[in-house]
Amino acid sequence: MATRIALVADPDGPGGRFQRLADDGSPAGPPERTADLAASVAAAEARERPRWVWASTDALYPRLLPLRAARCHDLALVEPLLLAHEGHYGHPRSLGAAWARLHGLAVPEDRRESALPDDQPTLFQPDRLQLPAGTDPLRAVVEVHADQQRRIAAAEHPDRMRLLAAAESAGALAAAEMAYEGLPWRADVHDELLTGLLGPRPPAGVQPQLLAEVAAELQQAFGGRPFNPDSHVQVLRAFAEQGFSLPSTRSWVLQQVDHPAAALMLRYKELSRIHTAHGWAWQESWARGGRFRPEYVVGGVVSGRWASRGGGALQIPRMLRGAVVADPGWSLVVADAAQLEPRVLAALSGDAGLARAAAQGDLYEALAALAFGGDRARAKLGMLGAMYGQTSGEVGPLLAVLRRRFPTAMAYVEAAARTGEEGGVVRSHLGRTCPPPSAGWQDLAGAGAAGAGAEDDGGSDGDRAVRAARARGRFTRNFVIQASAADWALALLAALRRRLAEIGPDATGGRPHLVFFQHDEVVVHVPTQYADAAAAAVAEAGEEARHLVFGATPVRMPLEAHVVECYADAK
DNA sequence: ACAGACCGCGCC
DNA sequence: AAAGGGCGCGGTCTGT
Repeated sequence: MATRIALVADPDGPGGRFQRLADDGSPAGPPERTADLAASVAAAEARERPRWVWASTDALYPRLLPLRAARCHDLALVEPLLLAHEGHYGHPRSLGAAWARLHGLAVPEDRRESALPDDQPTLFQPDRLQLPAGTDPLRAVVEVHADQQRRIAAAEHPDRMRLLAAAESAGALAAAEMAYEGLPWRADVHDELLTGLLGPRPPAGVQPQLLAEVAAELQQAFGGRPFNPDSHVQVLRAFAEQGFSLPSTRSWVLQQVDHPAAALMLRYKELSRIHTAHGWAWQESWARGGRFRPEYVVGGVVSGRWASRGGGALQIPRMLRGAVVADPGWSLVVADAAQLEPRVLAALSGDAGLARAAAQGDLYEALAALAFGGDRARAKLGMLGAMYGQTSGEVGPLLAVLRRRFPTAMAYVEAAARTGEEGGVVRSHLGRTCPPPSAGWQDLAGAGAAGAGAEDDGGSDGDRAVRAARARGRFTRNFVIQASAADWALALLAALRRRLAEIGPDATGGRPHLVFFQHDEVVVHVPTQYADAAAAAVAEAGEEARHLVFGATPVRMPLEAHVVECYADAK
């Protein structure tokens, strides 16, 4: 067990205070003061690699970077994990809120975002502990931490909750480090890609040439009247005038329309999307100085997946991945966990047949061989339907096959769905708990159970109650898988950043570091001489995460690492 | 003028 | 019989 050290930064100035803690969180020394927080942290890292206990990694760690902390306990991230596990939901995350709850005081409102000026990323805002005036922040950190340690020990599976808290906290370290490093982004390559698609860069606010041309052709195809292709209403009306009554302007709908305007519309949407979401304006805002610097929001999704704020970090179009190029003398290691979610289901449920398929490199191929006459496409469609709760169309019969051949796995997801339909909560393997149903959902469920029959165009209350129940069932069905996959991914990140820290440095001080993380995929930027070592570290970290999270399971969760110069070359 | 709902699409 | 999970973002549209 690592030493624990509680740490608070002075609100202004480079100093701070700290206190050594025993593993249960009780003080193991007196409160101490340092005039140079970073120097004290660096010294302690070199000496003993403690687990830093602090209010919020977001608030404190950026001021320490590029200094690396090996591990931490993030009180603001652990608190909601524990609260949700204990049956509470929707509480503020600040240290102040946790401290107030602990002392039976009124919980302060969470005003993390609202009061901030918008010219600076939230990440670099000073700490907002939101403690009552006069409260000693170090004492609050120590007390809230001790309380959290007690609650972790009281969890349904204390070891798993301890791992979850550590992994979530390690994720926060990795997120701050990735924001600091940035993803290598070649503006010149991005420009070339945009110019090829849209024409030369126009002045701000002017439609690119090729986009304007497609818009003009569209207008011609619809008879020449002024027409805004960005307006769904106008697009639907234009198609109606040509004799096509469309349910929506979705691309799969347009693909089936036999009219010259349909192809133009699809082309327009594609170009417009690139221009508005990842065009020159995006580059100006998010990818300056050769780096794309997104803000990750650790735990931003209830399932434990990360979200991002600004820049669309988790939606970089494949079309633009050519702009992600390693620095000269450096490489990228790109690795993703293939078919992670069905593998996670196999591990969670302990289904022997599915585990047999998941012991293979291509799970769907193996599944097809076991149950679908070798038809990989149908095996995949059925598996996805089982995990998402889809049953329409051709999926129904596939589910019947899965139920017959993999009864334990199917019973697992169906039990999760039933729990959700009945208003219950489910947990990930490590104990992350899904939110309870909303008040509106419960009202609807009550009305549905009462059999009241007020009709409107949404059907009777009973119909709506059934639809809402099914929707929640699909959510909890998917939650157990998605959230357990997120458990694994966090453990992977934690293991990987620890292993990467042991590689290098090269003659210029270069070391590998994580630069991108997207649910089940990581990108490492690494001096080329260490690329193979980093690729090996990725594979080993995947194995470590599998053992940590799922214990002894025959299910493989392979991470295939590609050493490339350019992200686009990884697949 | 602004806020929030809705749409449709990018990613997993 | 039918029933598709999770996000962020920028666009229009609607209500105030």
